[in-house]
Amino acid sequence: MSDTIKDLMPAAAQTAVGGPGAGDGMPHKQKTRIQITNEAKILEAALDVFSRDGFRGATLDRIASAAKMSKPNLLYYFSSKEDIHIALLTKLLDVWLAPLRNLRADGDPREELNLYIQHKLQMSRELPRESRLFANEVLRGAQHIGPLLKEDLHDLVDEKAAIIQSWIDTGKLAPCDPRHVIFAIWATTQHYADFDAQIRSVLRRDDDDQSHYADAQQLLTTLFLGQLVRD
Amino acid sequence: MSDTIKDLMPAAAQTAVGGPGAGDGMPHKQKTRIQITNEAKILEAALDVFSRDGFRGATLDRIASAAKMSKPNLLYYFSSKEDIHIALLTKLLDVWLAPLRNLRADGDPREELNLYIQHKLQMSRELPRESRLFANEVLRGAQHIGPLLKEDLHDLVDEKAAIIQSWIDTGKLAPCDPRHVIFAIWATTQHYADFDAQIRSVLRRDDDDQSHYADAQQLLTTLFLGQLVRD
DNA sequence: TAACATTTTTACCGGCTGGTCAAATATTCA
DNA sequence: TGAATATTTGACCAGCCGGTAAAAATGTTA
Repeated sequence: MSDTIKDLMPAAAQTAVGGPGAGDGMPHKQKTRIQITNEAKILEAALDVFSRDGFRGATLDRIASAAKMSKPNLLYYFSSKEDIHIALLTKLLDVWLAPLRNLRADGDPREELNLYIQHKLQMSRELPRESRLFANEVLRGAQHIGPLLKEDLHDLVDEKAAIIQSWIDTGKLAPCDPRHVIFAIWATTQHYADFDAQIRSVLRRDDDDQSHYADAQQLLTTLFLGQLVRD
Repeated sequence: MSDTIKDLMPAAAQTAVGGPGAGDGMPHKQKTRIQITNEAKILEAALDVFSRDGFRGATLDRIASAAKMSKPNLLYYFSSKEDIHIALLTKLLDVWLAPLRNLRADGDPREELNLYIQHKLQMSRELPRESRLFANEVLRGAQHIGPLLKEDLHDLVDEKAAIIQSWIDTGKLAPCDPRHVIFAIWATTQHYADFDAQIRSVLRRDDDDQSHYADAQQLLTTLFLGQLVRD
């Protein structure tokens, strides 16, 4: 499998924001070089702040400071705090769901599930801020990406649950609820990013020590492939 | 098993806060009836607000309003926002860990693990605010309960992991890392409270529909007892 | 270089933030 | 009862919040 999770990422989706002075219905012009780099700087800073403090806890001053710009300058590129949050979530949702999109109906169930779990765990390790960004948003009741979850995510899970169901129907997998299998994989893998502080407390691991990920990998493989898959 | 999760709860721990005018080192006096009821009202309101908005996103005005008191009145009982948060977390940590404390070394591994999973899932269903309170706190890096996690939680997990290890050593359980088994149970069960909005979006369930908990229960039993436990 | 568009900054706003203070009120108990 | 104590309130504060307006600075292009 790939050494870095970046290889998995789809081309970044266009943000929902127009150009500077956004919010209007203008047909957006070509983006300037400055615009591109500054919007990226802002979203990177916003990822830091939103993932740590949540939407309500985050402040524009903090984001601006992290992006090394003045607050009004920041608001020149995004018309509100909400805009930044939504742009960030929308952009990263594709990245976040890429591993599930990769699940192939024609693959070997054991290999496909194992690959999915590995990719999800790798993302927790390499993109913990993204994981916490979504965790914060969903904890709040998904006020900003509710519609996306109800449409895009719902459809994706439906599609992939059907694949798992077909494996069950052909006797390759033990009977179980495919959607809840997906939930369980999400829960266990993202747990290592979202509850990192707790895990480090229990295991007495330093902040930069990631050696427990190997044990996690092994346990999850045992758990999901041991019982579910029939050889 | 019990019909309500309340049966499981330990006697509420004394909060770390002294009396009104807290913060000083005074040997705290007997609590008034008014004190007891008002502190309870405040903690109940704070649970609502902190679990929805996180520590930084929550405001004293909101908590006061939810508790139907004036803000200065609230600050008569707790000397700061941080105090309320810490008192709440400290009080609820015992409740939250009760199911794990119940894990008996001398019980049947299958029954013990199944009971633990059932209790944790029941708590997600019946005490989702408490689950989200802790999720929010740990997401932030456990800034307020870090020490408790590093001591109390660490010791508890050590103790219970040893029980699971003994089951492995006597061949009753498949070899696996006991701590990560506990993590996996935490992750999968609490997921149903913390990521409720996502699950409802994917399953298209109404806010008051809890029918998916039965499917969750079944999947988790299959997952954890099917492979791990040896009959 | 001059005209134009883009970007950045300075100064500012009303409302909310956590928290204080002293006075007013309610409760307890000798 | 009345004195002592416990509780509640209203007025207030400095600083932060999201966001605006307009001018200044910078970049682009003919």
